[in-house]
Amino acid sequence: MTDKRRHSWTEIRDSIRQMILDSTYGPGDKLPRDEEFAARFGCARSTVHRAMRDLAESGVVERRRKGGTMVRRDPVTRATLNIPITRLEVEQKGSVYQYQLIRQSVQATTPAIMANFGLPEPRPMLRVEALHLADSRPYIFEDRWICLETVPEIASVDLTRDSANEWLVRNRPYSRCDLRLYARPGTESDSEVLQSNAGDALFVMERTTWIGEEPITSLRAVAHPGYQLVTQG
Amino acid sequence: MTDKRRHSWTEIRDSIRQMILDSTYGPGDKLPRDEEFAARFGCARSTVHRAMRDLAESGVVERRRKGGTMVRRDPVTRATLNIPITRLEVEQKGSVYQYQLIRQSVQATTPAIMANFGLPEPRPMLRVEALHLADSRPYIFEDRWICLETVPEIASVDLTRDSANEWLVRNRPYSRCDLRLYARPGTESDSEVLQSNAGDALFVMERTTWIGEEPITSLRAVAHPGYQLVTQG
DNA sequence: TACATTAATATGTAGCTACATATTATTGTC
DNA sequence: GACAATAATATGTAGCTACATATTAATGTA
Repeated sequence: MTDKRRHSWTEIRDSIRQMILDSTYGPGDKLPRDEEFAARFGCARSTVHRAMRDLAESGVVERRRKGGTMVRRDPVTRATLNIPITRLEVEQKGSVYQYQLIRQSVQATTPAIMANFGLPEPRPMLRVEALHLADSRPYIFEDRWICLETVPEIASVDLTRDSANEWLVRNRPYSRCDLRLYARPGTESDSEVLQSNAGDALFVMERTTWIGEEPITSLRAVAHPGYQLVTQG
Repeated sequence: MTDKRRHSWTEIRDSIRQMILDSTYGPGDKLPRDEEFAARFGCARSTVHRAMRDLAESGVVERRRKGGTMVRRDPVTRATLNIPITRLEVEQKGSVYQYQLIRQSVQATTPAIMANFGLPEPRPMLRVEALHLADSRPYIFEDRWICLETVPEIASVDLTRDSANEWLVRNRPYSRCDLRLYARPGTESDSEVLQSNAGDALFVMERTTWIGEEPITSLRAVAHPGYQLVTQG
């Protein structure tokens, strides 16, 4: 079985995946250990390790030290969402991007925002309501809360010119990001801002980010009717 | 600067990320090459390489052979969606899962489905409409097309008992998956199946998968009003 | 038998070398 | 100067060794 030519880890990965596919190893089965596979394929253990790590990342197998590698019983569809800065999203569609600050004020967090962050106590935050436009038409309306303790510099940013979206993404990396996607019927106030009709179904993205344990920002972005979030992979 | 103790690649990654964060290297800047960093940190190039690969995967930097490593100008928010089998999703919420086959027939692909797959010609596919229930209430309605040429075995599966969702995920790994998420107002026929009201906003997930170049399945899953798709990372 | 201690084991990581590959920079030729 | 051939260079990958770490299995003792 051993083969003299060099094997790439993608080849090894595909071979193992194929064996899982054709039921050589079924859901819940324990796979041979890396060394065993390495001997069989005639490659180094590190190459098998790499292949296995990829399979584990994509949700095909599960690995545990000493426990070995198992074919997952409940395969998962894993897709990576790429959420760019809204300006770039608009520009990549070939549209002209505009931005409007609607409201801005310092407020204590509401219970809903505290829940998003998992905060036990209210905190003073900067609340920013703003509209992103594509070709002069409303694109996404965002209602954002920014933690003034974690991001004090935001107070000195001119948010009539630069969007908080862009400033934060460029200046404040995060270590954790929670996402929540859902559909919501358009309300009266939506109609005003998004020029939508009362019956429209609106796509909503809620995003909350932290740096370590410290809250950065929590926002609800409501997209214009017809908006679609697309991934390929 | 070199340090005798062993450095983990996560440490190196975090150090480099921190330098990007505190503007030692700004957006668009070229980072030192891996060897240079290795010398500075007193670790092996492979360790820096691992750290860099992780930063590249998470969208912080961009790497090109010979071109070196650059801090991305347009940082992206990357989130991994975990889409489990619907049965498991329901059961993990502590609800009782049920499944109902509504309709099943062999049809030629409509232009919309052909577009999803990127097919130039119509193909015969198995169209399956089915309902997933949680605690006897409609949860997700799926309208699915399955390519009979790629997955002929599906013809002999009893879809009144097993959902196509589960059978396919368990038996047909895919190599490519396109996703499309959007909101849509509930229609008349939605109301019947999902017990929704006419004005409801419905969350829709469209998923198309291939194995190599061959189409496997394309489906539109319409969730009950109030459904939310959540990720943590 | 019950429970703590120890050994065994499979994966995870760090470090090294060597070579592959893609891309840029340089050089040579007309 | 234009363009092709060649060299230089930074990242990507494969293979090796050694050790770390987590977890299970085996063992010993009360």
